[in-house]
Amino acid sequence: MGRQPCCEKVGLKKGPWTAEEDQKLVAFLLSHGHCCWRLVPKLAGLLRCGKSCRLRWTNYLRPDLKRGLLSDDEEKLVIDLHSQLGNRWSKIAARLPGRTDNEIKNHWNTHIRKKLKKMGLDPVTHQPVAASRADPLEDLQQEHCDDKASSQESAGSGTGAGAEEEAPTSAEPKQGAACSVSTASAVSPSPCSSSSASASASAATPGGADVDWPDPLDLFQVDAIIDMDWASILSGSGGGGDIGVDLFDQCSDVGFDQEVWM
DNA sequence: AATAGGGGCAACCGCTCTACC
DNA sequence: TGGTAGAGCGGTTGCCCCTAT
Repeated sequence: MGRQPCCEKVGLKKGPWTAEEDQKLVAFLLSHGHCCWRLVPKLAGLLRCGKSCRLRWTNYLRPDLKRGLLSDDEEKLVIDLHSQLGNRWSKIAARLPGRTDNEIKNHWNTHIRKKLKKMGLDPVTHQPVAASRADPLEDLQQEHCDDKASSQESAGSGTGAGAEEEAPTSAEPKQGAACSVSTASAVSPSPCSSSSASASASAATPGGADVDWPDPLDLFQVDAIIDMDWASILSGSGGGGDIGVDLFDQCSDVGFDQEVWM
């Protein structure tokens, strides 16, 4: 008995988000928060699945996101946590403020795994690999097996195999946290560096053109929020400090709790 | 200058977990 | 207690950009 789809898929848009969609979603979430994700797209006037909205917000639009490459310290922490937790990306992300599980997962798969292999470490077990293989073909086969093994491992671990001890952190916001504006357990500010902002722009606008936001919102400029250097703003060192304060004030005006951003 | 290939990242899919009735 | 719905998580896919030829 299959489950009902999370939402009506018919007529829903898929693929990259446009600047306009981003604007609608951010505007809606900032002014209303979300009661349940399923309703968000309807209320925000989006032809998207609620799940898609949640993902977009969590992985991309949340203003407390740090963008850009992981620092050395963060990378070390990820490796360390991965050795303890395995592919529990959300738990790992919970220890890295401003980072998302998706981001960490991608970084792991594209950078850290290679790095560890170069260092002669097995990215799955974090143990030194036997340096006995000289056949590159065998290496490739092994790599393929590694991938399979790691997915199997994680699939297995999902069902309880392996270290299932709960990461002692994380006010993991489960459902009880609904109706807050952001349930992110990540607590630190920062966000889109200009480079990521342009990356986002290209993601959002398939042509790669600069984001050209439509009319500003009544309350505030959403693009300003997204592109803002939150780290600087919140540390008081950035050029946009006043704007940040303004925005926070305006957020408060609409009942938005600054705490969840900090 | 044009093209092919690879890498990186955003987004989707499908499954599991949890809360509620 | 079992069923259902919603949310979250991890794996995978596909597209875009960059680099090498």
